[in-house]
Amino acid sequence: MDVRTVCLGLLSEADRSGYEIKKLLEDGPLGNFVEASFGAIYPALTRLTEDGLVEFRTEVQDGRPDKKTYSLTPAGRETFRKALAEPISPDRFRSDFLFVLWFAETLEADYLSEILDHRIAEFEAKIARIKSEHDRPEGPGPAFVAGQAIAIITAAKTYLEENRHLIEADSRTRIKTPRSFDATVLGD
Amino acid sequence: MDVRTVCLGLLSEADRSGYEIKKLLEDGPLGNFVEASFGAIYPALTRLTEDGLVEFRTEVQDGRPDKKTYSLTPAGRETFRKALAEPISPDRFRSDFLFVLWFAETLEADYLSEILDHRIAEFEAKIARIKSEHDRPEGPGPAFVAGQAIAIITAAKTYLEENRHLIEADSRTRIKTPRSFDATVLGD
DNA sequence: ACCCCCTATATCGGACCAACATAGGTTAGA
DNA sequence: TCTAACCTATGTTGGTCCGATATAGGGGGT
Repeated sequence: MDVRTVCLGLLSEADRSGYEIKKLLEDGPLGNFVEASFGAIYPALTRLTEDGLVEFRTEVQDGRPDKKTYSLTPAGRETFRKALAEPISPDRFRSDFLFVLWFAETLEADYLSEILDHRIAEFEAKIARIKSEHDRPEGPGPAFVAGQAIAIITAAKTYLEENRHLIEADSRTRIKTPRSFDATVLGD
Repeated sequence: MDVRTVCLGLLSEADRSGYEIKKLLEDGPLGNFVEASFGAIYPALTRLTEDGLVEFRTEVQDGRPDKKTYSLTPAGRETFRKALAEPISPDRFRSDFLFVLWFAETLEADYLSEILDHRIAEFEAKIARIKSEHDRPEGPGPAFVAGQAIAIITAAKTYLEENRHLIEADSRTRIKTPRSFDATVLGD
C-alpha cells in the first residue's frame, strides 16, 4: 500500500495536515500495521495535489508554523474507492529479533535471557497501550483492526514465555544435548 | 537489519551464492521474518567483498551460469558476531489487508466476505508449508523461529474466524446499528 | 538561563524493492 | 515437434521510502 493511498484513506475520514497524518500513524491503532515517514508523506501530498486528488488550504496559526490542511476532491475519493478494490498484497512481518534468535546457539546465555525479557516487556507495554487507546471506539473497522493487533502480539508474547526454555536450556547445555529440541514447538 | 548483515549471518552457516541466499529467504522459515531482493543482495555481496568481510570463488557449472560462492573471512565472522550484540530494532508488521479492513464500513458485504475467506485460506496454506518444511529440524534457533511463525499466523487466522462477524454483520445492517461493536473484540 | 520537547513543513543521501535484461537448460503440453 | 513456461544465475535501473537533518518559534521544567 503506497503512501499516496494511505494519505487518501486518512483524508477520506477527515481533513488533515501532513503532520497530523504522521501522528495518526505513529500513535493510532492503524500505526501497528501501516507506517510512513515525513520524507514520504510530504512529497505524496504534493503529488496528490498536482494530480488533483486532494486540495489544501493554509491555516495561519498563532505561535505555530502555518498548517496546510488537505481535503479530498471527488476525483480523490473515487481513486481511493478503486484502490480498495485492488488485489491486496501479502502481510509482511519483519523481525530483527527473530533473526538474532535464529543464531541462538551462538549467543551467550545471559544476553539471550536479557533480550527475551526485554522483548516480552515490550509486548506487554504495547498491548496495554492499544487497549487504553481503545477506550474510545471509532467504529467496527478500527475496533476489529485493534483487536487483531492485540491477538497477534499476545500470541507472540505467550509463545516466547512458554518456549523460551527450549533455546535457553540449549545454550547452557548444548554440548550435552546438541540439536535436540522439543517437538511440541510446532504444535499440532 | 540491513542486507549486508543478513548475508553475513547466512554465510556464517555455510558457503553460499547470492542466488542461494535469495532462495533461502524466499522458501525457508527465516523468510517469514527477513526479506531481501536481488537488487539488494548482489550489491551487498560486492561491497562485503570490497570490505574484506567475505571472499568468493567462481564455480563453472555444466549447462548453467557460473556461480559465485561466497565464504566469510575471519573479519566477516567477527563483524557478524558484533552485529548480533547491537541494539535490536522493533518488529514491524505491515498489512495492507488490515488497512483495507479499517474501512470495512465502506466495503460491499460480498467483497468483504471474499477477502476474509481468501486471507484465512492463505494463512492455512502458510501454516501447512512451514510445518512441512520443518520435518527436518535444523537446530533449536531455527525450530524456535519457525514455531513463533506458526504461533503468530495461527493467532491471526483464529482471530479472523472468530471475529469476522463483527464487521460482516455491520456492513449488512449498518443503517440499523451504526458504529455498534462487540466490546469482547478486545479480549481481557 | 538552559535544555528539551512540541508543532509544522521540507529536503537529502542512501537503502531497498520490483521489474527488467541476459542466457542457456529443462519440463510439459498442444 | 514446436513452444511456452519455468529454473538457475548474475546483474542493472527507476522509483519509492526511511532516517536524519534543517528551519523556526513556543512552552515547560530545573
